[in-house]
Amino acid sequence: MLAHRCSDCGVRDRSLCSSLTDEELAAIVPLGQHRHMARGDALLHEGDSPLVCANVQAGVLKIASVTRSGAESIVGLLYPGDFVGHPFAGTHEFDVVALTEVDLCVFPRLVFERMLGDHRRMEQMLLSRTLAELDRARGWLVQMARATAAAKVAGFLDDMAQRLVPSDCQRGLGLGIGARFDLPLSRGEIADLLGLTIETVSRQMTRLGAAGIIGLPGGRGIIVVNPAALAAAAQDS
Amino acid sequence: MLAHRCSDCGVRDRSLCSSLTDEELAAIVPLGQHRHMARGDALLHEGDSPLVCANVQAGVLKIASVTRSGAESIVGLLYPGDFVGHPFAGTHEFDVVALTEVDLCVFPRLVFERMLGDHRRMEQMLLSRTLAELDRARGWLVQMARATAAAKVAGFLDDMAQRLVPSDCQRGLGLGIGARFDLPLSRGEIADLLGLTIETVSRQMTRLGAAGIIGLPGGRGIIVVNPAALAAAAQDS
DNA sequence: CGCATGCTTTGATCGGCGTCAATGCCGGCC
DNA sequence: GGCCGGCATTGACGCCGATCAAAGCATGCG
Repeated sequence: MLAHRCSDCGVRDRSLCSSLTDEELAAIVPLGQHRHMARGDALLHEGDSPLVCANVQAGVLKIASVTRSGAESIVGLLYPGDFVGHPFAGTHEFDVVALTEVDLCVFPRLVFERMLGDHRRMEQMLLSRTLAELDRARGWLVQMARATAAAKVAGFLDDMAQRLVPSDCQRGLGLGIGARFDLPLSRGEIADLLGLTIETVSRQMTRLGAAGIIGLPGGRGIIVVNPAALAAAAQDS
Repeated sequence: MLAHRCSDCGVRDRSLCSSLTDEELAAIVPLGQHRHMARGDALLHEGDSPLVCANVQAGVLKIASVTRSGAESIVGLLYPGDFVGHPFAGTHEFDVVALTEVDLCVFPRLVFERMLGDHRRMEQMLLSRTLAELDRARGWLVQMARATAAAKVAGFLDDMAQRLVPSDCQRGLGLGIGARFDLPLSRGEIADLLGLTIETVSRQMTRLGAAGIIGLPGGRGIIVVNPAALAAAAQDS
C-alpha cells in the first residue's frame, strides 16, 4: 500500500511541499490526488495543453521529444522530489513517460496555480528550482557539445548514482564505495539521452568495467567501484 | 542619448515590464538603474553571488562557462526583452558577457525580489518565461546531441535571424526574403556555442553561401536569401 | 524442451569532424 | 605606404564514433 497521506510521503522534505508548514500542507492535501504509473505510461504528451502539475514521490520519468525522423530524444530525467508541469502556460513541448513504476502527487493545473497564489514561499521555491534546473540543463549542454563518448557515459553514471543512491546514506562525503543500483533506462534509452548509439554506450560501459571503475553484475545493475575515477573520467575532454 | 525613461524603452511591450500597468511601472522606475556595457564587459561572473537582476533593453549577451581545460563554452544568448538573474538563489553558474554594445535596466537582487513580491503578475510571468526558457534549452540539447555540423550552423543562423530581424517587420509570415543582419558573434564564438571548431563553422557557412541559401557580404554580415531552405537545412539529421 | 523475440555485446568498416598547417583578408599603428 | 596582428578561409590527414553485421543471452510461450 502506497503513501496517500503526506505524513507518509517519502519526499516531504525534498519536494516543493517542503516550503509549507504542516498546517498549510494539511489544507492542500484534499486538492491533490495520488497516482501510480507503470513503466511506459505517459503523464503528458508533446503538444498537449498541460493539464496537470505533479510532484514525483517515487520512481524515475523521462522528458523526451520525438524528432521528425522518428528517433526519440531524451532531454532530461525526473527523480523523486522533482516537480513536473508548466503552470501559466498554454502548451508544453515534451513527452513525460515513466521509466519505472512511479508514484506521483497530482494537481489539476488550475488548482495548482491557485495554490501558488496562496503560498508565496512555494511559488518562490518553484521559481528558484526552475532557474536551477535551467542551469543544470545548460551544464548538460556543455557535456553534450564537447565531451567524448567515454566522458558522456561516465558522467551519466556518476550523475545517476548521485541521484539514486544517497536517498539512503544522506549525502555525506560523496558516494560510498561499492554503491549498487539498477539503471532505470535501457542501453537504447541511455544512447538517446547522450546522443550516442547503443553500440557505443555498450562499448564504453564494458571499458569502464574492464578498467575496474564500475561493476556490471548483469542486467541493469551497476556497482560503482571507484567513484573518484568515475567522476574523473566524466571530465576528460 | 539612451532611453532612461520607460516610455522610451524599446522593450516595454516584450520584457517582464509588460506585465505591469503604467501606474505600477511608474512606482518601480526609481528602483532601477540604467546601465550601458561595451563589447566584452561582464555583467556577472561564474560563482559570484548574483547581485543583480536585469532586463536587456538592447544588444546581445552570452551566457558562458569556462571548462577546466580552458576552453569557453557558450550555453545561451540573451536578446532584447530577455531577463537576466537568479532571484532567491545563492550562486549562479555562468558568466554573462556583452557581445555587442548593451543597454540594461538593472535592479539590485533584493530590490528585485521585493518587486516580485509586490507584483504577482510579474512573478508569474517570470516563472512562465523561465519554464519556457528551460524548454528552449532542452530543444537545443536535441540539436547538440544529434544534429550534424551543417544542421547546427543552419539552425543557429535561422534562430539568430528570427531573433534579430523581426524587431522591425513585426513577426508576420516568417522571415522576409533577403533579411540582412550582422552576427554579434565571431566565428570562434559560434564554434563554442555549437560545440564545433572554427574551421568547421567556416566551411559550413561557405557551403550555405555556395548553395545560394545565404549571402556573406564580408565581415559579420549575413543575408538570408532562402529562409525556407535554411530552416530545412537545420533539420537534416 | 525448443524456439522465438528482444536486448546486449562484440567485431569490421566507413565517413564526418577535429587537428594541423598554410594562405588570405582587414584594420591599426608606426 | 608598409608592416603587423587578429580573424577567416581553405586544404590534407587521422581518429572517434556511426553504421553494418553477427553472435551471445535472457525471458516467455507453445
